[in-house]
Amino acid sequence: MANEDLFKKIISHCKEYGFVFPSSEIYDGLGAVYDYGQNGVELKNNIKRYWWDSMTLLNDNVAGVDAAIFMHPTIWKASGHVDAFNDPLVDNKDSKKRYRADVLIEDYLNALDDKIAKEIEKAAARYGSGFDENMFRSTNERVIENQNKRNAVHARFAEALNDGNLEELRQIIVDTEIACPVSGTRNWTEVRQFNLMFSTEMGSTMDDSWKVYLRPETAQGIFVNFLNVQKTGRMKIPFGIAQIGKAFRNEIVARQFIFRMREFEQMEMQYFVRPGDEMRWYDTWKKIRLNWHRAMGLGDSKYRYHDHDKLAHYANAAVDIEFEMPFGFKEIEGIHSRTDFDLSQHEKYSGKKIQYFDPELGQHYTPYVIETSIGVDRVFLSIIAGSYAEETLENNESRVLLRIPPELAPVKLAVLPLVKKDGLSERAREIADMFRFDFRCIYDEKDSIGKRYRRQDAIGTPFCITIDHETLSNSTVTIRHRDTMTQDRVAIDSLHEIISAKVDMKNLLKKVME
RNA sequence: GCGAAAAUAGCUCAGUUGGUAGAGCAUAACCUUGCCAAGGUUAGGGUCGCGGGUUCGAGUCCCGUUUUUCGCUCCA
Repeated sequence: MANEDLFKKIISHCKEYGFVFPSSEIYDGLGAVYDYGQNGVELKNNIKRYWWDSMTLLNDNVAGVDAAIFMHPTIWKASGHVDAFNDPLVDNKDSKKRYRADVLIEDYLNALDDKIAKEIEKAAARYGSGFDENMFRSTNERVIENQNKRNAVHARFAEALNDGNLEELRQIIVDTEIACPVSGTRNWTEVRQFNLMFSTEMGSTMDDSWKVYLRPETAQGIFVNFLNVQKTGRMKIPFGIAQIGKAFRNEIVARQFIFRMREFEQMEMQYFVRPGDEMRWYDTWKKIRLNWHRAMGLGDSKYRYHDHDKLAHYANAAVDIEFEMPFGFKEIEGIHSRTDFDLSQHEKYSGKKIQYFDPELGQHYTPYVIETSIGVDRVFLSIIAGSYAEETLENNESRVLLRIPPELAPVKLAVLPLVKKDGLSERAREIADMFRFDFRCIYDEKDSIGKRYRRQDAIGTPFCITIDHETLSNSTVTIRHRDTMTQDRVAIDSLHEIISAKVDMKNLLKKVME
């Protein structure tokens, strides 16, 4: 099966079986925004539970928070998002360096000014005390030429900035033959306005309101609460703070289904360590996080590390965990050594001291941070893609199934009466009721038994139990296993134990610790 | 952002030189069968993505637009 076909099938499957719907579909949809359906939300909640427990149960020293989406606007200045996301940027294709287009042009103008100034200086030295600068400016050919050039470019530049005309900015760069300081070439991309943060107004009247952003990442909610959690939780370094929540980015190109959405959900854990210890913890978390993914059993070879060559401004080491999606290996989690960048920035911008007193060392310091940052939606997609299978059976018929890890499956159990008559329906409903408080359980009596099995396969239900005539006489049922399609006859009394053993989140958590 | 392709029922798709919309599967009801999607009868469901234009008449031709997929580009 071609990968492109596979991806399309997965998207269709997600819609047909209530996992993911396009947002606002009856109004033609909203670009790169999706809703989770009745089965999708269960899977997503289970993923979040798995992550949350792996952080807060497996580690005594990791505490959770749930920070608000709205945050003080200065936070995004401190984090670097306002500067990085709001300027007209242009890349040099050869050096791969990114520049602010306006700064490049300003530098060019300044260079011309310097040239003119030097010319004047030289002349002044030559002429001595009788030198008339204005006279010189209006008569010297080279100075006139440079000045005209400068004024012309300046006028165009001012107008382009005023109009927000990005094409004109690029044209100025091309016309003035500005070269990249690193590569020395003039191989520029288009100029783009990076305005990746969504904003809205806080305050009910125009006069009072100010611009606030929807957070573009959840991490800052952890950093600004560092002291709160550390003090009230009496946390000692090293310790971590975990958070799950929505974040928003106004992506220029948002594509590939739920892989890159404008509204998405992150699971982040910031681990605070002694300066100098960061690489040790970086390596530790790198291993733990890969284990977490592999524990789901989708296949170890589908995961790999990808080291960053180019580091972001806050990091001194960074690695992605990539998953083999139908469209290639793609990042689903990032592990970053963020140094003390974030806490230092907040100390600087807030004016509050953000330090930790280490009783063992007897000194204050700004902790270093190891971050693990994972996209819920990307894990969701990795599980769907990794568990989707089309099988040809012995009788040459085919079935589509999701081999979702039982611990994460949206529905754990289907209870199916073999036929509707002879009291089997009633008995089946009684049995389904037995599990009301324990598992998500579906009762289905519609259509042939085979068809009902296939329906459950399609949403990844690990177990189907079938009530037949024998059940009425000896209180046994058959339990059918999704992946193998094999069946065992077991006592009704033993069902709870059998199913619990397979769907218990502990199974996954234990593997993470191995 | 550029280029290409696509959009008709919940899903997959047909729809002839332009003449008032079809199939299979799915869904619902009843009957029948009863362990791996395939029996019978019936029903619901579409102003053909949206908006213009050409035409006596547009699912079909033209323009615009939205959404999706792919390739570049991008993803501090």
